[in-house]
Amino acid sequence: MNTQFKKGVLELLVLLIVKEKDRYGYELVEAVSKIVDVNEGTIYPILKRLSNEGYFETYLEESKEGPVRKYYHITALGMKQSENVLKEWTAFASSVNDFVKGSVKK
Amino acid sequence: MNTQFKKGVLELLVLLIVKEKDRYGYELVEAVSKIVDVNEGTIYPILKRLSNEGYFETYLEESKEGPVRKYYHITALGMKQSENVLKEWTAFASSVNDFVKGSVKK
DNA sequence: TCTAGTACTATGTATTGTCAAGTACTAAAT
DNA sequence: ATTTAGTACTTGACAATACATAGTACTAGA
Repeated sequence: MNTQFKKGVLELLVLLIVKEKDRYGYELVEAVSKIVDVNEGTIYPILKRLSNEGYFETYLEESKEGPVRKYYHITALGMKQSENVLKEWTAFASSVNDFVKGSVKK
Repeated sequence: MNTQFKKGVLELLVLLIVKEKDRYGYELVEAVSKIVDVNEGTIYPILKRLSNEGYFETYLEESKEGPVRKYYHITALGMKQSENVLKEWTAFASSVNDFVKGSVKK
């Protein structure tokens, strides 16, 4: 898969998935992987960045199946950000797709 | 506009526009700008890269309105590449959009 | 001759995804 | 008792690509 296409979009996907309900990192890797192929080492840095930027809050919880899980919870700022990025993506994708469709017909 | 979304997509747009007919750089900047906001200093490096990779051939032509123009012509390899990248983009965008639509409804 | 528009090039920077390796916990298999 | 597989997170070096800025140079009109 084209690596470049993912840039920025992974952030959007992570925001939307955490918005749904609180998630821990590993769970997110699996959830995002269902949509686009993605690497473990890609998701964790995004989570750290989005937390640093105030879009997520975190808390720890034990697990019976392995080590402690770090859960991510979206903040009000994160909700706003997810709406903005979603709008930008929708506008961008539809603009590109409109052109692409016209281009294919010719 | 979100810079990251453009990564990889600009290459696709440039390929499709040159596929239509031969173009020179400045013309491409304007054509791509109609689809997504883009910088001059972004398009020229893409043209150089795609030429180096054998997707474009170039030739020079004089102009009455300014300095010499460098025209880009798509090669057979470039045609193939444009088809591949287009397929990848279509698959990627529809996968993301399917998820996004489901996410918005909730 | 000065300015605006056209046309291309070069360079340094920032962002973000990938890869690889490492730590560490639990549970089941040997 | 030890090894292996699955879960869970972190870190650091690396690659790709878009942006900003600046510079060169040509033409035409004020």
